[in-house]
Amino acid sequence: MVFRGIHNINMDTKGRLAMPTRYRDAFKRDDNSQLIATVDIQSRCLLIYPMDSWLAIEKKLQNLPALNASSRRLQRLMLGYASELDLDNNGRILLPAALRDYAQLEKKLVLVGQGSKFELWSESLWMVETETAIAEALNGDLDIPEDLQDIVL
Amino acid sequence: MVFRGIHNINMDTKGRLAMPTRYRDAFKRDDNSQLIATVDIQSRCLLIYPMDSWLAIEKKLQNLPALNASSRRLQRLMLGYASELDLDNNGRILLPAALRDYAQLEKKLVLVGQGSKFELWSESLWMVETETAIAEALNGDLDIPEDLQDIVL
DNA sequence: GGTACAAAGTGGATAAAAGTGGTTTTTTGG
DNA sequence: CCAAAAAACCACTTTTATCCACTTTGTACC
Repeated sequence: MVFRGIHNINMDTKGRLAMPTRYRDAFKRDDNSQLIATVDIQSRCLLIYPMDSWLAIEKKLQNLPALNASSRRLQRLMLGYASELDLDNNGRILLPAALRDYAQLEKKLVLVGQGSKFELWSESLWMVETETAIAEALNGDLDIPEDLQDIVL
Repeated sequence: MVFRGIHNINMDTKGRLAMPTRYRDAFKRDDNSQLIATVDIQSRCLLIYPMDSWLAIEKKLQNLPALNASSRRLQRLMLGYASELDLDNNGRILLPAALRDYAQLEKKLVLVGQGSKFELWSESLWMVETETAIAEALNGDLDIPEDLQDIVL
């Protein structure tokens, strides 16, 4: 299943948020196809993976060298924050407080489909992020890596 | 069993702390599947292993070259501090004072799932650690291994 | 365009589980 | 054999998960 599109979602005071209905069937609790949320290390947002995609990433993380300081940090954050999420009867997930804090989530959130995963942003940070990206692109300040240049958009 | 997620835990005045309930069954006393806690030599935190994982590590430590000063130190610390932990009837473990001191643990702790083991931090040191890691990542100072970049992208 | 029906969103109540602190019993060491 | 410390036990408090009901939004048909 491919995730696309921008979804504006409200989180309630308990940290619950409703997943878009079109994806709910895919994330039923009993099928071992739950969701895993963790932190993005490059932005103040969360990443939400279906379990099977996550397991592949987790495996790679665990094989990083144990004595390398920045590997340890990467593991610590991505594995450390990784939390299993279950849908309740109304199709909502409950986000652990630690994850909410990391991404500075309040009521208004933006869930962004990214193919094999979702990104979850606080609405205000998301707006800053998009504004910055657009401005950079228009100025030509966005440096696109060599091997991406010949991609046809 | 894979350990994931951030767990905020309070330690009481006797040094007892409740393990997250979802893991308790795996650490019952009678099954020879208790826990071993020891010190992390790279950070001021503790490492908590299930017994079977620990035995493998212990073996590796014992096989380190006996004449090398830094492997002697590694052995001394990790083997020396290693303590068996039992769950009481309420699912709590009692941390030996020596370990508490090493990691500067006070009331508020953070237990961090790291796949095959846990890390246990004082809340204040944990916050410093995450802030540092995030800053590193945002600056691009954190070198992310090649094969992870593909997936994370 | 309006009404009715259906689907999704939202908030709260409650029963069960987990957290917490203290007291009693057992063990250990002098 | 006694005292101190540690472990086990017990009871109370707080939190969390699940369930339920209401509200709002969307849709289809008249």
